[in-house]
Amino acid sequence: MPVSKKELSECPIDAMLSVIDGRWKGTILWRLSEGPLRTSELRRSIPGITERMLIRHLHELVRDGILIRRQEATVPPCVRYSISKYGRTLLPVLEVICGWGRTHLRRLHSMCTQAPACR
Amino acid sequence: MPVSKKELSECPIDAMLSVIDGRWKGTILWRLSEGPLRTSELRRSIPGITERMLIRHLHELVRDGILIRRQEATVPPCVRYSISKYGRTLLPVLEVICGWGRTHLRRLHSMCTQAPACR
DNA sequence: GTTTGTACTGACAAATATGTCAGTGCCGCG
DNA sequence: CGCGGCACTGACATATTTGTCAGTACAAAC
Repeated sequence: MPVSKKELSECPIDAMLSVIDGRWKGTILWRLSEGPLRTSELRRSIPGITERMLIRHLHELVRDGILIRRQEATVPPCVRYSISKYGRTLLPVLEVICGWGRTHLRRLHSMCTQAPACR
Repeated sequence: MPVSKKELSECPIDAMLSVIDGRWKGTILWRLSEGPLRTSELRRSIPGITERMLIRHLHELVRDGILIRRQEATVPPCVRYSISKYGRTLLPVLEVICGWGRTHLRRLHSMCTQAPACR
């Protein structure tokens, strides 16, 4: 019986990953950790992302309580995303993940230089 | 141009997630963190997993240097997986992830009890 | 002698994630 | 007027992940 990881799992690790997981979510949070940004500012600051996926991910993060979406009632619309108070509790975790990721990348690279057959 | 997250990204967060990510990897590491297990022992200890996916994930984790695969030259075969020294550096990170995941689950549950409309 | 268990593989199907493309209403710019 | 920017949506195509099913060799249990 295929059960998507996205459906509420009781495993805390899966619960956390379901929030973080998504092709661009890490990058989005990284950008927003330095301050609020408009949708279009985010899009321009993340090369390769499509508007579709950006908005999808943003809305998921809002739904999960990580981001706050503030819309000014102007025309044309101006929407600004920022990290919520709750979302900020996520940042130290990202730091830890990032730290391990960095050593992992170093390890990968050093294996590449050691073994010429790599690739 | 669609680039899989699995292809080496230079982002450390993605690098770490590419190791952890997989429907069952969290659970597998959790089980193995308590000691080495045979393939079939793992399968039986993780309800719902298929042999196919278990072996796929195990081999990926071995490839990434997280697990060690030891095979005794007997018939029938006896293969035992254990967490490598390098893999052990991952465990504290998992703890942190797990910790946040736990509070996240609590948050979700409390929102359920507060809002009767939930579900 | 048929079944069971072991660790695994390959062909294939289903589910999910991501991407492409067009279109929305309104404004300011030239 | 025609165009681009804004924040988004819906239909659809592709990519990736996960699952199903059958099959491998050999030994021990029944």
